Order: sequence, then C-alpha cells, then structure tokens
Amino acid sequence: MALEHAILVSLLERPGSGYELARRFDRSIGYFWAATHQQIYRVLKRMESDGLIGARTVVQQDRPDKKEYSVGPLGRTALSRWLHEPIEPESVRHELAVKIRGAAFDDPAALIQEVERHREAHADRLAHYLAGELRDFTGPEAPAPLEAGQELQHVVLRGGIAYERMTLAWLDDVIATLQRLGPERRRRP
Amino acid sequence: MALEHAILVSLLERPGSGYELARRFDRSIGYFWAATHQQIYRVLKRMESDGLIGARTVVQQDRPDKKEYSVGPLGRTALSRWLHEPIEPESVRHELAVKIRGAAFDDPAALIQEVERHREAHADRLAHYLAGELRDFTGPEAPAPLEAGQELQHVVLRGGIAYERMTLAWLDDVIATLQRLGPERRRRP
DNA sequence: TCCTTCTATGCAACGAGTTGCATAGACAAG
DNA sequence: CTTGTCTATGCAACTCGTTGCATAGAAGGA
Repeated sequence: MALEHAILVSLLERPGSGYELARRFDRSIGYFWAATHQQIYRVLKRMESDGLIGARTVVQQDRPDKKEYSVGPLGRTALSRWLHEPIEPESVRHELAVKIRGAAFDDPAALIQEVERHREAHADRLAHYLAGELRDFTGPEAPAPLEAGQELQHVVLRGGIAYERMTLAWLDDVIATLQRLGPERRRRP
Repeated sequence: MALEHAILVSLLERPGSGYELARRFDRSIGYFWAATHQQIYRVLKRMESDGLIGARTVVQQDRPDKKEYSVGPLGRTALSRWLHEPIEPESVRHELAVKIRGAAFDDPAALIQEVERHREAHADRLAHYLAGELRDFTGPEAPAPLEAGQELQHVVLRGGIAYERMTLAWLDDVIATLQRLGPERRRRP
C-alpha cells in the first residue's frame, strides 16, 4: 500500500494533521500520488493503531482542535523496509487515450474541445510547477546549498515539469490529428 | 467505469473473446489502460447481461471453445454518450517518485539500482513501441493511406513513445542526482 | 515421463478508492 | 441575515482492482 508510504514521507518532511495532509495531497506530494481526505483519515487511523505514527492533540484558537501526527521509530523502519523492496514499473491509466481511440467510432472533431480543455489544465499545472520551482529551488529566495531532501524534491518536481511539457506537445499533436480527420472521414462500419 | 469503455473500443476495433482481450490489454490497448483477465471476464459478463455486447460460442479444434463478444447497438450508444461527456484530467500515481522523496530519510545511493531497473523496463517499452510503430504505421509494410481509426491509434502510440522518452531522460536525471548525494549526505534528523 | 507453457474461463476473498453525507464553529460577502 | 467558504474530523455504502486458486486439454522440451 503506497498511500501509507506517501504519508510516512510527508510526515517525515513535516508533521501535520489529517486535514493538513489532505491539502498537501492537493498540492506538492499529490502531484504524483493523489488521495482524498477520507482515504487519508482512514489510513492515518490504521497507522496509529499499528504504532507507525503517534498523535498529539493541538488546541487551537478560533478554529477546531487538530490531531498532529508524527512518525515514530516503527514507521521509520517500515519506510526503510519498503524503500529497499523492488516495485513494479507503473502501469498507466490514461482515460483520454481510450477516448481518442474511441473517436474513430464517433465524430473525431467533436473530441477537439475536450482535448483543448485537458490542454489548458496541463498548461495550468505546468505554470504552477514552474512557479513552485522558482520559489523553492531555483529563485533568489531559495536556500543556496540545497540539502539532500530538497535536491530529491526538486528532481521529482523536474519530473512533473517534464511530464507536463511532454503532455502539452502531445495534446497539440492530438488536436492537429483530430482536425485533419473531419466529420466527413467518420467511420461507420 | 473506463474499463467498460476501453473494452467497447477494443471490441469495436475487432471482436474477440475474454482471453483475447486480456492479451490485447497486455499489449496495444493496455499501454494506456491496464487490466487483468479476472477484471475483464467479470466486466464482460456484466456488459453482456446489460445488453451492451453480444456473445457467440466459437467451437475450436485442438483448443478450448471460446465465447466471442461483439458490440451491439446499445454498446455503441453507450460509448457515444461517454465520448461526449467531459472527463477529469488524469491524476497521476507515481510510486517511484514517492520512493525518491523518501530516500532523503534513508540511503539515497541504495535507490540507484532500483531506478536503473525501472530505466531498463522503460527502455524496453520504448523499443517495443517503436517496433510497433514501424510495423503498423511508418514502415513499408504499413497501409499507405491510413484510415481514421489507424491515424488515431498512431497518435496514441506517439503519446506512449513521447512518454517513454521523457521518462528515460528523467530517470537519468534521477540517477545523476542520487549519485551526487552519497550515503555521506544521508539525513538523520 | 514429467514439467512447463498456451489457450480458455471462472470463483472467492480481500484491499483500495470513490461518493455521498454529517457535524460544527468562525468568518466574509452579498 | 443568509449563504458560502474554511478548518477539522469522520461514517457508510459502494465500486473497482488485486491476489490466489481451480479446471482442463494440447503441445513441446528436458
């Protein structure tokens, strides 16, 4: 179960509550491992009862109290063990690609709008990543000699940036292809 | 449920049995939508009882009989409806990226082997895609004017090729980064 | 001859992920 | 003054995906 390990990594980078983790999974760590708050709360509860993490209640003014989790020795060991186990190369799940192949049995041109919507979403993500890179790693505000953890966060972010750039170029290719095939070349077997 | 739609697309491209579909999901269509045979059999059964697809038993010599499925009018309508619905841009699940960030709390150098293993797997996939592209789309054996369905299969395959190339370059970046951080820069908070 | 691989289909149990809903106080905008 | 958003946590039901196992005949290699 990789969510467990993603949570361990995130809590080692900085302790936090379920709610805070959920927001991190909407940003930073969620760029390559998505999770909803329900999933996170459920797994946190199990991890606490397994002794991987510990919780302390933080009383707050003007907002509800929270339970701040941090990683215990058992959690550290569990993460270490997982890091030394081999994992399978990812199997991709790309719904849009299914749609593109399916468009052969419908109207290819009708898919252009949808692909453009995706293109915009990826352009936004790329802009977001680039802003984060400048803020945390390459800009004047960033700490000059990065420590190991930051170097590793940076290389992961570079992966996200490369992915978004590649995807944008590909979506342009898709749009051009869909435009070349008009509704007139629609296949009706 | 996108597996259902992936199956509809695959069966429209060519009717086939559950077993044949499972093999297609190990190749071609599985490059962007993975599925095991158990999943496929279960969904085929439901799709048949929902009337989306029809089955006929094909008696075979020297091997077990098979049930060949093909898409009915209801299935075609269902696919069409889905094609016109918007979908969310994919949320990524990249386990290796979690490991890379986690390496900050262990030995970064110990991860190099694992990353190299992934690199090889991606290099193999790229070679496989390129061979398929040559065979089906760009080589001398390929049909000269491609029809719409083939153009669309080709653009999806180009996406796979771009993805693998990008991933290879990124994994090289990751390996170089892990090498720069030795075990001596291990972080022990 | 035995062992493995290929074709072909399927059940059962479990683990992971999604969707909808509920609570509850603070604050801001209309 | 009501509606909506933000912080904060959680249950219940459901769907989806994974793992292990089972059957069974044919073909091919050790």
